[in-house]
Amino acid sequence: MSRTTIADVAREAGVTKATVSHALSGNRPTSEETRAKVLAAAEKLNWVPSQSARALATSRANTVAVVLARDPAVIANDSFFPAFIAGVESVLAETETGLLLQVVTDRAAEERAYRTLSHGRADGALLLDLRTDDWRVPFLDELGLPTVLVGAYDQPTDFSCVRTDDAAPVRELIAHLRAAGHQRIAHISGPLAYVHSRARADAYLAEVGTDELLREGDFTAASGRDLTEALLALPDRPTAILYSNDTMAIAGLSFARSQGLAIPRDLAISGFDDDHLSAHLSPALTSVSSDPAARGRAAARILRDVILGAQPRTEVVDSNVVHFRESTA
Amino acid sequence: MSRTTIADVAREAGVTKATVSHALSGNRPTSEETRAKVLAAAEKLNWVPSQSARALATSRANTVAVVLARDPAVIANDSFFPAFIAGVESVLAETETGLLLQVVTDRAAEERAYRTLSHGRADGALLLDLRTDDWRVPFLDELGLPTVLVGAYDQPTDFSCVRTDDAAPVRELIAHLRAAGHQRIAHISGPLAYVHSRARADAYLAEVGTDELLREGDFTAASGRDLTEALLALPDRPTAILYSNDTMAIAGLSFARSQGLAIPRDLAISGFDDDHLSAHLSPALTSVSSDPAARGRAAARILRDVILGAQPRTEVVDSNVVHFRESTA
DNA sequence: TTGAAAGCGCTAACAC
DNA sequence: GTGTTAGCGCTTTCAA
Repeated sequence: MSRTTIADVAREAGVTKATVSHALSGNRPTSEETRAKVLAAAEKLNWVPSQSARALATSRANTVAVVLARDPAVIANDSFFPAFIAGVESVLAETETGLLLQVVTDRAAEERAYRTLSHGRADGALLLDLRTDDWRVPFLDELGLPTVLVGAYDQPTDFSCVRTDDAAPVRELIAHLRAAGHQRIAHISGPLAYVHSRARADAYLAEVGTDELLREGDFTAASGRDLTEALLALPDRPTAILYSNDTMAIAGLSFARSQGLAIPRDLAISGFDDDHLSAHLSPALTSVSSDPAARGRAAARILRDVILGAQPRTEVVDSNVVHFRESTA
Repeated sequence: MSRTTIADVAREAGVTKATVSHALSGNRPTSEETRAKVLAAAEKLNWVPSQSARALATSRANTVAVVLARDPAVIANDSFFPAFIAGVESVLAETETGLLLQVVTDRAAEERAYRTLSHGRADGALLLDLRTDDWRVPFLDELGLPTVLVGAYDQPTDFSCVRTDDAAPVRELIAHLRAAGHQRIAHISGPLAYVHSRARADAYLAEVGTDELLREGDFTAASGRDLTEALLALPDRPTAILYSNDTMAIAGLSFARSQGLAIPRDLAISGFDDDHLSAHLSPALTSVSSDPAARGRAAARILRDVILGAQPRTEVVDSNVVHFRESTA
């Protein structure tokens, strides 16, 4: 830890701390001359203002947080998250705002984490993995921590949202499969407690009219495999399966092949989220790319504005694009 | 932001701020009775100590940082990073330490980021993607910021390291391929400026004895494809290719197939890093899993200890395991 | 246009 | 075992 403080810079420049502070922030008019002196002194001493001191004085941490209530192991297999974070960072970098990542494993820890955040550790938060009737939304509302919800939320809320239309690509996929002659189309969803899983499953149900071929997975390869096995064992088995992510789709595809089915001739398969490897598989996997980076950028921009005092707002990032590839050809 | 401060708690409990502070930290003996009063008051008021005030007073931020000097887009396609972060978090969570993620795009920003970190924003840093003769190592040394290098470093250093043996799996792969009769084994590396790419390429060279079939890629699918194309166009083309990551391997595999080659009959292929989808491809991709989460845990533990005053130390996480799958069968 | 001084909320000597 | 009192390094009134 370097010991250089604003006082050293002030001394070096022959002014007071206040002048240094203002010269750098531009918060009050400063003569060009002293400004130059201050900059030179700061440069010479390699001074960088202490974030903690600044945070205490301004009650702004220059940090936003993402709290993940997932098992750390699950994060590792998720193609959405890293791209999303990359998008967030690209906006935060503009203002030297840090991104605090906190992984919690139980509700008590999560509540405490949010409380700590709102007490000077962060200026705002991004909420992912929204669940139906999510307790975190009213909780954060009470804490008064600026927040942006990423993904649709099923209750009325005053918070900002970054939403996408998950129903449209599902409809598009089903229409495509029907045009190709498929009658029995199944869906393996993610956990239906998640709003986005629910939205996809609902779109499927609205289109297909029955939950006979709907199965609830948990986004893991294991569940993709097992549920595919169950569906294929049905007397009147589906000829196409829509999965709610690529991991489950690949696992399902592998299993189907191991049973001697040809893809897509005997079974058409589609994923969701468009993992970066999916286009390179053989057969290439049909999937829905959702441009997580764009959603990250939008969320970060909204949060930045809200922290600065703007009104909450909702943006629809309509970046969902169905990539039709060999697995449904 | 709630306005409750330690003073409110002290008043509520009928003691002074110091007592509250000590009762909670246990930094000095406190009678069971006052301790209970303090806890009750804190609980009642939902008080959480302000991180920024605490950070300023103790010059400890309770935060460690990872600075990524990569293009945000590259982060999105990396299977190592999220798993590594998950491992780091699992250790940090034990002590309510935050993880600050900072993505920078040029050297000036990176220097400034590290300077800011060492001035109260973080207590330590994790260094990834080490390059040959990396300028960051002496720089951080000068800043005096506790640091753990993740991956081998080619210069002598006083910093802690978490290393793995990347050479062994390369040797193992080559031995396996030779036993299967392969004579012309190629290697498509990552950028050789990275120490880990270099280590893999060196192991390859030591084993094969010539760089005739060594090509330097950049870990992207595009480079995997292009370099594979170039290798296959050779008069005496390789019959096996070792790639330095799975993304390049999959892209190469797809390209080879599109040229009518059967995998592994006409061309054996191996990746590196074992992406979670690789086992599910068809043919399943031979790869080297390196247990990034274990490396993250080790790095976080060492960093925590060093911050607390322990001597720097180096740990070898020998988690590299070659998974022989169909693509080299 | 600049200086002086108060204070952000906490911790840590130092007294008692 | 507990209270008193300085700061930590910055920002920001308030004067000059």
